[in-house]
Amino acid sequence: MISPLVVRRSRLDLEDIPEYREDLKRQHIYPTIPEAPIELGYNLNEVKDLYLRTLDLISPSDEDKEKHKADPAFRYFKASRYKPTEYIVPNENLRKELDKELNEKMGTGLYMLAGRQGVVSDFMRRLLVRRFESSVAAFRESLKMMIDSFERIQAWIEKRDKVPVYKRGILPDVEDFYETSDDDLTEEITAMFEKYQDRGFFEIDMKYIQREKFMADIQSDLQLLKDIRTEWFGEEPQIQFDYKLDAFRKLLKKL
DNA sequence: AGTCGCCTTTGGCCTGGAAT
DNA sequence: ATTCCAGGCCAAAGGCGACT
Repeated sequence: MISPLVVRRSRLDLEDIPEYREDLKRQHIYPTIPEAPIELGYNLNEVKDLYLRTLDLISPSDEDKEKHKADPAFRYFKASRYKPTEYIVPNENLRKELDKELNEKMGTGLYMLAGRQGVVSDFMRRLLVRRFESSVAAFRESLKMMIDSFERIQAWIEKRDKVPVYKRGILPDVEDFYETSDDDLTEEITAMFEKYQDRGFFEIDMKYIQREKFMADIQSDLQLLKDIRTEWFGEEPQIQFDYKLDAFRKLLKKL
């Protein structure tokens, strides 16, 4: 209904809509339409093995996962921190109880939340892969961010015996929230708490979670991220510079 | 049967309001 | 009048429930 009234001036519109096309022609104005991007290659040199190994860890193929399903030594990044609802206890009564609580507090049932968190966890894993393939510097940033995030959630669970679920932003430090003695919450902290609750913050009690399995997976993910960080950026980092960046810089200079 | 909002991170961009 | 900053929007994928 509104499309004839909307003024759109994207380059494609300028070509496709006769009024714009003819008007521009009349004025001898020719929009610049960029060419399709050109794919460039670069050599990973001695980093190739480390690169492929890292990729296998953060993004194993489905065949690999299936093949090593029974092998407890097979390591890969599960992004477990983002899907606590995958670790809900099999007890039907407790599940119903949690489902009811979530519906009342958040307006979102357990199964809805579990579906979402599964997607989010997978998405986070893919984001890490994308950052990895983007540049060495980007990968280092995101590794640090993710390690911090895993450590914050670990500390939270240990202190509160509850899993925090917080959308929209970085999870606050648990010490900032609950360190005050004798429950004498200052006004500042109360205000902060309300702000987070308004943005959808809530906690899932650990009695609903298969504690050992969940904590073990979080620890395993965390250690895996740290091992990758040590290999790439540790005391004796295998990576001295960014071959991708280097290749691109050379090309720019040549041009 | 089809559409839409939710939810995650990143970085560019924009806005409104406060500080200089 | 200018600068600064916090906060919000947007895209990417996709399972699920609510709604039409």
